[in-house]
Amino acid sequence: MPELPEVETFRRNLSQGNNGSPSVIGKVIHNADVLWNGVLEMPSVDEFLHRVPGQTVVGVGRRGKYLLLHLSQDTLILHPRMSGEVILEKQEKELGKHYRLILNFQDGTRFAFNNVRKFGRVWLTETLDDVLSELGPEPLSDDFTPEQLFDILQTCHRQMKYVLLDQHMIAGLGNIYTDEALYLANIHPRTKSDSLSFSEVETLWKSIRKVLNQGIENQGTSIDWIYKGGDYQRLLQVYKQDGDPCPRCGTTIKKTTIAQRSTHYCPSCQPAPN
DNA sequence: ACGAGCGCCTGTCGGC
DNA sequence: TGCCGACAGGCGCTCG
Repeated sequence: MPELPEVETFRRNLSQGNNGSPSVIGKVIHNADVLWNGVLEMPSVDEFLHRVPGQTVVGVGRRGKYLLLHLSQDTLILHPRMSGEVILEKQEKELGKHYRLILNFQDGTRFAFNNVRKFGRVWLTETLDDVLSELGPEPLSDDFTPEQLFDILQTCHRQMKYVLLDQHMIAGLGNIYTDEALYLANIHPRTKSDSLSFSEVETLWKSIRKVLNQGIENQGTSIDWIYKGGDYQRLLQVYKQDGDPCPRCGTTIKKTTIAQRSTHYCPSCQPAPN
């Protein structure tokens, strides 16, 4: 599930609270539970359980698809991968079947990491670089410019679908927003990255920011049972729209496989490279 | 350097 | 109705 807009939605809900649920900021951790040991990348479960009690949540951040729970001493870094979500609720609620890690706060609420498939991971560290140093630039930051994107695309000779999914190149795009951004920019997903002109890259830069911003405005995309609460699925132009007419030209949207991922595009608006 | 294949997991959906 | 395979928002690894 979660790509940048969904993780940003988690971040905002935790940070600002949402429909009745309060902000997590200021809460003091009473204790923690690791319900499936594989979820914790670092440190050891024992050390984790000893280190978090007493720490206060001082902020909630995001880097790419990683959610950052800033504590008074450490940062809890969480990657939801395909099916993870975070929940803030009262401790008297029954534990979810797929909860992998929880933080119990002194005020009777808890933070839960729910993860149906066990792909998601959690780190606790004082040094964010331990986990995040290899990530590419943050696509919505002011520092991210068309020039920078152009430079990144020039460093390799790979198909655009691969490049946009590669978190070392740009952090935060997943399968849905990659297809949508390439469609908006009229770029075929097999186009080689270093073959794009600067003006094509400029259009792509705008497209990436547009789909991510629209995704955030709509609280992400809900296309199946895993993630609910988003509305962006109503605005999807190509993702899962194969067989339907292209909103721009009426050509039938096609589906293929690139980078072992389902890939959707308009064969007419996004002409195949030579 | 690039990309295919696979493994990690659990649940849902469609076809038979 | 039930079984079985395909598929799913991600990513790291090996191999050619």
